Amino acid sequence: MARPREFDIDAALDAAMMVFWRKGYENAALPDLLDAMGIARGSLYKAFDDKRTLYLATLDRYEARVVAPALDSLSDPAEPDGVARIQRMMQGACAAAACADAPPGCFMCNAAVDRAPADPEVRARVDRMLQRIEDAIDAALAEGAQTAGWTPERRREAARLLTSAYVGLRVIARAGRPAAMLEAIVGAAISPLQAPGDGAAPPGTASH
Amino acid sequence: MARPREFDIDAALDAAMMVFWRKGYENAALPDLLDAMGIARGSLYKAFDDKRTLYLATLDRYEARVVAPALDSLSDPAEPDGVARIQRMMQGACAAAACADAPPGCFMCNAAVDRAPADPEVRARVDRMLQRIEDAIDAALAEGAQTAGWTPERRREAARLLTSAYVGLRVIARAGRPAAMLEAIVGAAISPLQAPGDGAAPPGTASH
DNA sequence: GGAATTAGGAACCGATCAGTCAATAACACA
DNA sequence: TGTGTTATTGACTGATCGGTTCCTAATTCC
Repeated sequence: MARPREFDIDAALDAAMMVFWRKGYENAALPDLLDAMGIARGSLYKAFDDKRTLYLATLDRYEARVVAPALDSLSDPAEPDGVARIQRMMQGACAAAACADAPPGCFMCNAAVDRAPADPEVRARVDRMLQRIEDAIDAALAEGAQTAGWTPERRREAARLLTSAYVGLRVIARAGRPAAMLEAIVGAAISPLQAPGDGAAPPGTASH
Repeated sequence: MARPREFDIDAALDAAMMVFWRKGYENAALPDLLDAMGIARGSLYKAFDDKRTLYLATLDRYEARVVAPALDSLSDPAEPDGVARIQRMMQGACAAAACADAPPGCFMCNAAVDRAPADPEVRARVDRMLQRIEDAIDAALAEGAQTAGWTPERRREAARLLTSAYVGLRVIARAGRPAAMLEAIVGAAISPLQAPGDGAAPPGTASH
């Protein structure tokens, strides 16, 4: 063997992920990445091949460190109602938008807009993550107090709508819209999945 | 007076919009823009001030030429059911995704991800467009066969969810997901707004 | 301890970036 | 027809881009 690597490759990947997440691919310059990662140019090209490969690695890390835990929480047995778990996940996105030091929006959604049209490997990763989200929401709906009896087709359709609303929520959050707007989206997305008659309408209102 | 402008400034703006829409702000290089616009570098800087100003102008043009007509169709009196008008607009987004020569996704959604976090003037334009969409959907819901009786609060909440689903739809479309996925999103977004008992479930299914 | 191997770092590379400028061309007006 | 004004053009600028190279430092294996 030979000289060991001095920096923590996972920590460097996390730092690079934050830069790409905040600034996008093209607007993240090498000096930005190097400053955040705390390493020099040569070390970056030794450890990762080039900027694009680093970007793909940060996308994988986002899937493993951000998306996967969120999906795990969608199957958390501590909360028996699957719809409540979906609600909790979407409220987490609202809370993340209010956290000033976290990058705004969702890295996967950014990648979908920014790089997926031009880079098939980015697209494959985005597709996979979207599919995982949809599948996890579908599974949670199967354990929802009011939705468990739905047909698989109806659940699948609802899961796709919820996935889309989730992506829209995070894009709208990145555009800086107020938290009340985001929470209203979550409320409107969740209430039709709760008590069939009353959940669809906000408290104290009638449907006609 | 003096020598008149040789190119059509609106046509040039349309061409620039297509480039920014397809490639994003940073990835749209001056030569790309100049080729598409059919003018030389100096002419661009005479007519518009710089790249950023041109970008803002293309965003304004997108609002006037793409968003505004879509919103007009949301109040089209030829279709009496407001929910059907919403459905038609969302299906238009699916159709746009299938059209190979149109840029993928929605320019405003791209701008929300790409430039809004870093440029307050972009953010202001995105916010304004999102608000206009939400307002137009709200107004259409007020004329929906099944939704007209809803309280204003419930309509507003539903309008926010539909706006979010619409943004998500266009981001997902940009990521290249199949048309069937997009149409399922539209179906799931619209059916709860139609006949209260049957529209929420796909045909031939029961809710329990 | 010497040889082999790999990490670290900074100077360096050609390419390309957004933006400028001076020369030229085309018009309006007198 | 001359004159003033503005559009057009393409060469040019300094800065910055992603990526390479080469030398030194640090470690393991023998």
